[in-house]
Amino acid sequence: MFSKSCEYGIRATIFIATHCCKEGKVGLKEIAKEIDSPIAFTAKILQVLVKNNIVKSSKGVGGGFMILKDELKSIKLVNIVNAIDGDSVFLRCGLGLSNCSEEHPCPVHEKFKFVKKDLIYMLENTSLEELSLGIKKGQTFLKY
Amino acid sequence: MFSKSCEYGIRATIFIATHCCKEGKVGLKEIAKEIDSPIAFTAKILQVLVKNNIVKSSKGVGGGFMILKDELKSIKLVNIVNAIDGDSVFLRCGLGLSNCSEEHPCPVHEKFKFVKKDLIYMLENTSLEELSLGIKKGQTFLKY
DNA sequence: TTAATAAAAGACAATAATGTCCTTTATTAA
DNA sequence: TTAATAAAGGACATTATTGTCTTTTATTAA
Repeated sequence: MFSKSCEYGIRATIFIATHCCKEGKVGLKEIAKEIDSPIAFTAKILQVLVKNNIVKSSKGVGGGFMILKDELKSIKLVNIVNAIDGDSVFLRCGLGLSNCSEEHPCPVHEKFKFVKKDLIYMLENTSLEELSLGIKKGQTFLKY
Repeated sequence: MFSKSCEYGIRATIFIATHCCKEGKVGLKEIAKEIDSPIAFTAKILQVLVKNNIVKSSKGVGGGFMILKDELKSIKLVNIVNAIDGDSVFLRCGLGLSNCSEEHPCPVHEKFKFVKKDLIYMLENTSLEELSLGIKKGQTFLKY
């Protein structure tokens, strides 16, 4: 469904969100440890998230990554996926046709439409806030 | 969503299905041309479909690929996807956790459950017969 | 039996995704 | 101002996916 980069990216973002505000910044090492991801690769992905203004970062002593508290509600899964994998997941034709459309549909166009709609709805309506809440409550997990 | 192999595989299977029975076998060259796919790569994918008993093949003069008419109804999209990409599309955790489950769910487990269910339902209930019918009627397309 | 045909099979090539390592830049505290 | 810290950036390595090419095997028709 998503690329590995995107999976790590989502997990990293959720972890950073759980540390939001009270504990301040989180370092790369801790993030990679807590989401069980390759540290250098995770760094690359975080750079993308920072460039897309989803995560804030600061260098130097006491630096690290954070997400503004008042953005937890407004940041949706779709924003993270879009930043890392682009919009091809939603827009791409299920059978890889380059010009698949209502006027020139592939054989599964109509069938996929509904699945895609569900996926997009879910991604657009799932906020970082609710995802991080599950982690904080110990109901959901970011590794293994 | 699916790998390129799987996209070509589905398109090839549908095309072969449209030639089912009356016109007999279809050759590799024609298949690749009609679904606009790299010919040698398509050959490899067809081998997988043949091994999985989705497509029948025969060598030599007048040989080619075909699908038995009485199997058009029973072959579902899920069979093709499974043969080429395996079942990871449906079973894999959305965030890549190796042991994601109801007891140990990732943060999007519950959210993905419904999307996946929709996808699986669609794949399990879409037959080659109905997909090839759209092509025969000129309502759907296999390339561009 | 031989020649032509077409898929099967295996080896190889190109590209993209994933992952690592090292250097640079910015920040903080001493 | 210097040393320590931590992210940013660039170059490189590994692996998986996609794609090509050549040889082999099976089938048919002459």
